[in-house]
Amino acid sequence: MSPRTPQQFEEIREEKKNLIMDSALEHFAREGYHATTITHIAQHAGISKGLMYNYFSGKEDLLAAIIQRSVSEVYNYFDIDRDGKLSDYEFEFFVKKIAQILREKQTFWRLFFQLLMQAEVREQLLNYFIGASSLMKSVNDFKEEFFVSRIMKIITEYFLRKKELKGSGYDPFLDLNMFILTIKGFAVTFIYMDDDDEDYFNKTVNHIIELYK
Amino acid sequence: MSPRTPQQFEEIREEKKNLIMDSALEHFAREGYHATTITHIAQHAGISKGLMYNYFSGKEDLLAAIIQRSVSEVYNYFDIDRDGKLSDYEFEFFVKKIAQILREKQTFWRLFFQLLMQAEVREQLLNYFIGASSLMKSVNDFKEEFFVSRIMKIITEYFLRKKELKGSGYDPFLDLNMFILTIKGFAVTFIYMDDDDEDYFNKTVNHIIELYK
Amino acid sequence: MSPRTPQQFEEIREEKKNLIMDSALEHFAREGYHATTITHIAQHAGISKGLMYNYFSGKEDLLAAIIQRSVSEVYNYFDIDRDGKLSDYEFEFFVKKIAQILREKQTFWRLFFQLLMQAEVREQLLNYFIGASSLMKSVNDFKEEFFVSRIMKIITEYFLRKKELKGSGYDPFLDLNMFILTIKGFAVTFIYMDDDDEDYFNKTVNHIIELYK
Amino acid sequence: MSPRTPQQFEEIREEKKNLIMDSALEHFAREGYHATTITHIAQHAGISKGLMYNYFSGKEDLLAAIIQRSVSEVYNYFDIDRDGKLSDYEFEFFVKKIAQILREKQTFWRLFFQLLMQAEVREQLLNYFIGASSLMKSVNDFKEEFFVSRIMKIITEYFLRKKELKGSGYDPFLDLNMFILTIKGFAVTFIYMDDDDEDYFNKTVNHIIELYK
DNA sequence: GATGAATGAGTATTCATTCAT
DNA sequence: CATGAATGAATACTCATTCAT
Repeated sequence: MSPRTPQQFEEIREEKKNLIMDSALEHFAREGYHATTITHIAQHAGISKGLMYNYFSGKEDLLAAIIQRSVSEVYNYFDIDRDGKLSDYEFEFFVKKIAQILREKQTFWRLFFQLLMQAEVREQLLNYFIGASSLMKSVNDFKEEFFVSRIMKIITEYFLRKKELKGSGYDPFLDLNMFILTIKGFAVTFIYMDDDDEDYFNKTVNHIIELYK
Repeated sequence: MSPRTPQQFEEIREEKKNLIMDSALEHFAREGYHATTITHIAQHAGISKGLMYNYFSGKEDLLAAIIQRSVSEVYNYFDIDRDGKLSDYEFEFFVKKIAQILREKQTFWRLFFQLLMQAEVREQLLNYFIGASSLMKSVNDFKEEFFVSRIMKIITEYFLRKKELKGSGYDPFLDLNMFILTIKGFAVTFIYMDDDDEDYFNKTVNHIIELYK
Repeated sequence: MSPRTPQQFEEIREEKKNLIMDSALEHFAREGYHATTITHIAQHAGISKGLMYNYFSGKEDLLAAIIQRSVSEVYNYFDIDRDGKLSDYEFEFFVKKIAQILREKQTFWRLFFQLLMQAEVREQLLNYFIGASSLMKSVNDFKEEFFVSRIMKIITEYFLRKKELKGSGYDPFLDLNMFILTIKGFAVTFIYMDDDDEDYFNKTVNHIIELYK
Repeated sequence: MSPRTPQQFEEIREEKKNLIMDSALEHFAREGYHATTITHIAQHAGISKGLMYNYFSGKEDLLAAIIQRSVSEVYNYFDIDRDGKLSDYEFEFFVKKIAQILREKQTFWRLFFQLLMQAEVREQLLNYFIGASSLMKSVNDFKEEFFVSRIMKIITEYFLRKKELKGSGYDPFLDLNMFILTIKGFAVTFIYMDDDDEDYFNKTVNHIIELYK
């Protein structure tokens, strides 16, 4: 009889938001952003369309929220702020981390790849995030930040150090690019693999590590 | 002004169809199939909406026609029905062929990847083709046919033969999968690269050949 | 902390109701009845949407309550039920009264004019009041009652008496209508004047009195 | 069988646009801008909702188009670019012109007054016009231009010249303001009068002319 | 009393497709 | 062949109102 406390309301909100985002992510990843209807998202989440607009200002906002949520999760994953250098052991750990995150958030990565491949959506999102916040939150910023600056610096350094061992015939930048290309191929292969063949997955990961460590 | 022969009419029709398909492909690849409107396609092609329906029965049919056109082109490209065996030299030729086709039809491959990544569209197309024709013409069929049967057989045999040379420590299937994965990574990398850095492109192709020949 | 008496409860209720009505009036007058949302009214009043429904049965009821409140105030203002005749002095007093009430309740009059100008709302209100009460409380009734019967009788008589002084060339009904028309023009002018120029206001009032006394 | 010429299309467009605007004006004036639904406008015009969007980009655009159309008509009405001075005869003509235009475009003026009285809509329109064009096209610009500069200059001069005749006891600015106030009262009175009493209307116009000539 | 999550009927808007000319 | 006006079904979104707590 007594009214809900602000905390209770907050909990309900958080829970429902995640419920809606989960439903939306699934649809976005499967049917694509444009082909997905709010009605389907709401039905699948078991709520009314109206409620969705109570939590998100629209379809675009919903997409943005999904990305942000995952971006946070990814950041938490790669929280390796040690000395900024990768030993062989750490390189192995790093590749396995990537593999793990691709596998655990498979649905999200399906969506993310799709978005990266659509110039239109990319721009929409960019506008959205630039308008809404100065933090690095957009797909593009994320891409930049994630692949280019933080991680890339560490990786680049790792390959440069290999040169000292391998000698003058070794081109560290070619090897680096091949490594990235391989990771992309790995991602595309396993993100869209419906049946989870763990053995095959691990075998491939280990082989990549062998090739580039 | 002598009246046109039926053949001339046919040629004009083919030209117009290609014009429309080119316009549509550009939009589909850039904005995605669902986000692209018939109006935009027609405007960009410089014709009326009505005329589009004179050539294609609808948006879906237009998409199907684009894919078929490219499928034919791909088939023509890989018309290597010799002895079914790949020498080292032929392997090199084969990889270069793939690279070349990815580059020349970049826009189409952008669309194709997008479609592959959307379960929904995949199914729609499948239904369409199954309903409309008994030939193997769908994206899926194409995928099957292209990667699995014809080409894959040749490639598989190529890697199996390598085993004879490399000895028992060599796992031909792992190597094969790594090769395919690398090709995928290569495709994803260069299909979505906006500026055409020919040097970098060729360097990468040659390196892949080195790795797997 | 002695428990509140029923009367105290009643006072609190009245206060809250007035708070809500004030908030609503401001929004209605500024954005229009239809463009104003319950959410905004509640937020502006610092209460929850739910509570609003504790005090008013709905948006329409809220509007009606606002009008009734002001109607009462207007009635109290013009409580001149003496002999029913207007001396020159009383006429002056009467015009000044009108001016004063227009100025003091500017926001309400903005809303009122808006409503008068929308046939739709007018009818809605009419239905509401007729359905809810047998008293003459609606905008229309108020209009009727205020301008036509009570006050109008007195004013009409005032202008008719002027004929006795002015002679046969004088058309009392034309003069009466011109007076009303002038009052309307005065109202429209000052209700929608954002800056309150008291001097100009008074000068105009006095001039109107001069013209029609 | 032969296709329509561009001229024919243009004619159809122009006709339909006016049809839709007429229907919309009627509803806007009667029910108010916000309370009017696109569905009603379309139904009343006997067309589909979709078609409305073929001609106007939205509800707001439709409103803007209606205003612009009327603004043009008003400008054509008051095309008195003579010496910029008003003789007594011309003053009479001028007032009659105003009366005529109020009467002929009664529905539009109902809408226009409504808009002027809603700060919210006023701002929306302002933004719309400022964004769309640098010409003086907005309600506000129109108001400014119409009442303040062009016409007002001529009128002001007219009243200033009267001072020379009437002597030092005469306050031309007070008289001017009273004239404007009277015109407003006249407008409000007759715009919202449902039955067209021509006699009463003319009598009032003539009386106003008498008072201020 | 008080809250705000939840609903659903209603509204603006979009767009593939049809069809008269 | 060719046009674009016209349609209508579908879609995103809004908001007054209800109700469990």
